[in-house]
Amino acid sequence: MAEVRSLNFIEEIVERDLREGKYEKIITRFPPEPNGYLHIGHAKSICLNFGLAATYGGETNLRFDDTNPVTEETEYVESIKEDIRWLGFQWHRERYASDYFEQLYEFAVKLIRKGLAYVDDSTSEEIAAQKGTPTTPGTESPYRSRSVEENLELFAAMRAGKYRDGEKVLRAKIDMAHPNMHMRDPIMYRIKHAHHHRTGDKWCIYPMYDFAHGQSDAIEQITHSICTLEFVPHRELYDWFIEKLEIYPSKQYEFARLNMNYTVMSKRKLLRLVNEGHVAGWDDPRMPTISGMRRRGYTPESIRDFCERVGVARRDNVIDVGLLEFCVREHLNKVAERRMVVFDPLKLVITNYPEGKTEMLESENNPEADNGGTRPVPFSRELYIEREDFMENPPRKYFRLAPGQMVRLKSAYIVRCDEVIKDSSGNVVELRCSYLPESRSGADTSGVQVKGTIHWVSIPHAVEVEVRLYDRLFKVENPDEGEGDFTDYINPDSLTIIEKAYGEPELLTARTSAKRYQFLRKGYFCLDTSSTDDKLVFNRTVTLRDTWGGGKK
RNA sequence: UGCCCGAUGGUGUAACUGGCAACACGCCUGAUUUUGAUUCAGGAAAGUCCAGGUUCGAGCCCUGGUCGGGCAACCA
Repeated sequence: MAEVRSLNFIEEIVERDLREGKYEKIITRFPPEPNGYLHIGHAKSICLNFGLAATYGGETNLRFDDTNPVTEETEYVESIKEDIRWLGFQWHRERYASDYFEQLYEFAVKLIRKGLAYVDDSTSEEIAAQKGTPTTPGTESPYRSRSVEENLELFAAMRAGKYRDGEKVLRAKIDMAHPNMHMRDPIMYRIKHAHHHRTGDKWCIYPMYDFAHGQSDAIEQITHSICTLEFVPHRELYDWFIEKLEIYPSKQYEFARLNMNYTVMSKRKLLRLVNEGHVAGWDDPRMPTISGMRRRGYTPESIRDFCERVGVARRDNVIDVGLLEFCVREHLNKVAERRMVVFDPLKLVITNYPEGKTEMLESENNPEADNGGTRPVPFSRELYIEREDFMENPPRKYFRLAPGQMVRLKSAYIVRCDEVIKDSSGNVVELRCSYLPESRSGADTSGVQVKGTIHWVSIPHAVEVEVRLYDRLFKVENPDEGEGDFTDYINPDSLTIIEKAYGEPELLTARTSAKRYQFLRKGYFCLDTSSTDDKLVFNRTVTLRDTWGGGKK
């Protein structure tokens, strides 16, 4: 009996609609505005919309909500498409709200003819004043009672470019005293003499979101139009337009957007991080953008898994970034090949090992994989180990190297630290050790048991690589709520670059294999896109789980 | 002072629609381990915002509160 995952509230609605024969198949849509890059919050929406269509045998359209030419660009369209594809989803139709401009215009004319829309000459300040406040009713515009003929003429003139930006708008005629602010004669069209990324200079009037989104849904016969909670008050207007226009009755459903601690999620703030140079770009590995996470080494599988785990509901939520990290680790643990890389080298010389000798040892690529295979790792008399894997005065349960103590060198031999060499100022510069020849990995007859195993790299065979370590972008859980600006809380240590780390020679194949790795005991890494043949750069996707208290009580 | 949402362990979701609160992350213990990883076993942690009501029985229904969030861009 397979475990049945309980349905989220939207799946329940869909199943009921299907069961009752309301629809033969469902059609959803993902409607980004091309004014920024997609982030992990969008991923949740993408997984929801595309996931619904996939599990219930429907279709999902990709529709760009491009009704504001001043903020939208083709660059964003391209990045959005790339991100969706990378996440593993395929849209049915690629559409743009701008594809429907002509039809939307006709819709507006229809409303004017029905006496349900009018051209208003009020300034934006006047309109704002007319709106009233949430607790006090609004007042009617002096232009509200223009005749249908006059409105028709004026609206046509607006389209024809007879007026300047802001001179006139087209408003729906509903109710200025409506308790729902969105129903107080909302603006349908505004004048913007701006170049549009798709329609060029064809139009100088552009529909507002409320007069474009639901209508586009209807045109595409979207059955379930899923959006986030902030659009709940818009639903009444969404339904009003559909009813008055007598078009396909798409239904809007709202869910709670994804929030995550230690980061910001609004496009406006992400744009500021980019523009003000706090990060290197939209795809900076510290960004919660899809492109940033991709560059950081996250896998599509892990992001989809994450979106599945966070669930879909209607209450505000803040997801612990730890859950995201768990999801990548779980996936990468199964697929990443293991490699040894020393970040902070300490020289270790094996005094009883022949000078000039090189031994090729075999090491498992991935103990979690059935056929992971092995790779050769060169071993010699002089090695680098991690400086933190040695302590002159170790705490009680320190399993690593210390004077007189033994450790296993991963996939190699057991060594004992015999002597500590220091420089004139007392810094440890070298460890003189002896190895147990009968303790070779896989052929250990020494009978010696050690608690610790550490990674290492043979000095003469080591390859130098750059390693970039990332920490959370913000120092506090919620950068939005503190005093001052959210940028005040940026973590100054969110990026640590180790220009010279020493890796085993097998790493040289990274350029052509483009694999993801687990650097033993260090975390999961992937090759950064800035790598060249001369210089390999690795990004740390996430550390390994660490439950060791570091020796402290 | 209006309208609209929401409220279940630290976090996020469940609870077959009224039948003695479950799963995951995190945390703690122990076992295994040539990664202090993984894996495995076990544990702590909410009595479901509050007060009434309906009912044999309420996290689910009703009423009234409380608390949190949203709504007054020619943004989406």
